Amino acid sequence: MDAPTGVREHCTIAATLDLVGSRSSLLLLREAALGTRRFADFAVRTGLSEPMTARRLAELVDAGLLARADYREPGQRVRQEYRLTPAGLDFLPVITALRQWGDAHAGVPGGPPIAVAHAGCGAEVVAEVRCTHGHPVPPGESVVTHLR
Amino acid sequence: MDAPTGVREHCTIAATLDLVGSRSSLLLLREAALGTRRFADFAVRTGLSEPMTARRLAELVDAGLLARADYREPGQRVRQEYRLTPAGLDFLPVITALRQWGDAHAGVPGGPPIAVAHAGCGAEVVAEVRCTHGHPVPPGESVVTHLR
DNA sequence: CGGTATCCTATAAGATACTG
DNA sequence: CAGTATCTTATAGGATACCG
Repeated sequence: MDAPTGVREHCTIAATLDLVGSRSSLLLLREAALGTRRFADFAVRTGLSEPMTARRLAELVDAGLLARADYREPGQRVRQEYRLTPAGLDFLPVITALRQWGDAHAGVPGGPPIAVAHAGCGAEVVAEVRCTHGHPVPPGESVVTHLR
Repeated sequence: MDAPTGVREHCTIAATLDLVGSRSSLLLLREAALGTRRFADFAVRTGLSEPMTARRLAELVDAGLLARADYREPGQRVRQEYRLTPAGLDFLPVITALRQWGDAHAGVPGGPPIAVAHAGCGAEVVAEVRCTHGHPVPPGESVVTHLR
C-alpha cells in the first residue's frame, strides 16, 4: 500500500470502533459467534460483570448486530435469547481474524484453547485477505484507490 | 457453530484485545497498514493527541507489531520511522475485516472514504472466512473442535 | 433467570505547554 | 520533527446489593 495523506475523519474503521470497538463488545460478539445466546452465559463466559453485560448487549441490539427474542424450549418456561442478525453475522471475519492473530502471536503455553474447523471438511477456519476476483492479496500487493 | 460451555479465561482473542484492542492502537495499525511511517503523520491522520500517539506507538513496538528505525532520505536529515514487523503484517486481516464491516454497516453518506484494491487486478480487497483447504466457510458451517 | 441501581476505581484520551 | 510533562475529563469496567 502507498501512504495517502490527510486526516481520516470519516474512516469507517473509526466509526466501527466507536460502535463496537470496546473489549467488552468484542468479547460478547466472540461468544455470539460461538453460539452463546443467554444472558447468564454471556456474562460467565466473557468474565464480564452483569451490569456491563447488560449495557453492552443492549448496545449491540441497538447497533443492529444482535436481536433479542423470547423463546421456549419444550416443557420449559419462556426465556430470552440474543442472536446474531445478518449484520452480526457479517462481523465473523473480524472475530476470525482476531482469533487467528491471537493464536499466532498472543498464544498461551499449550496452544490455543479454542479451535474452529470447517464443518464440511474439518480443516481449520481462518480469515484471508483476497480481492473480489478471488486472488490472495499478500501484504504490499494492495493499493489505496480512493480517498475522499 | 455450536455453543460450548465454560469460561474462556485464556482465549487468545481476549489476550489480543488486551494487547492491541484499544481504539487508538487499532487506528494506528490502520495507518501503518496504509503506509504511514512518521510520528507526526500518525498523530494527524488518526486524530490522536501527541501524548497518546507516543504512548501507543511505544506499546506497539514493545508488542512486536511495529519496529522503529532511523532513516535518511537523500539530502535530508535523519528521521524516525515506524514500520510493520511480520507480526504487524499478520494483523492486516483484522484491519481489512474491520474496514469491510464498516463500509457495509457503519458507512457515511457518499460511500466509504477509503477504498483498497488488489495491485494485480484492481478488484476490491476483502477479508474472507475460509478453511485451510480453501473452501469458503459461511456462517453456521464451522464447528468448535477443541476447547481447553 | 435476567436483569437494574448505585457506587467505586482504573484507564483511555485530550488540552496545553514545553524540550532536544 | 519527534516527542515529554502535567493536568483534566470521559468512559470502561467491577463490586455489591437488590428486583420481578
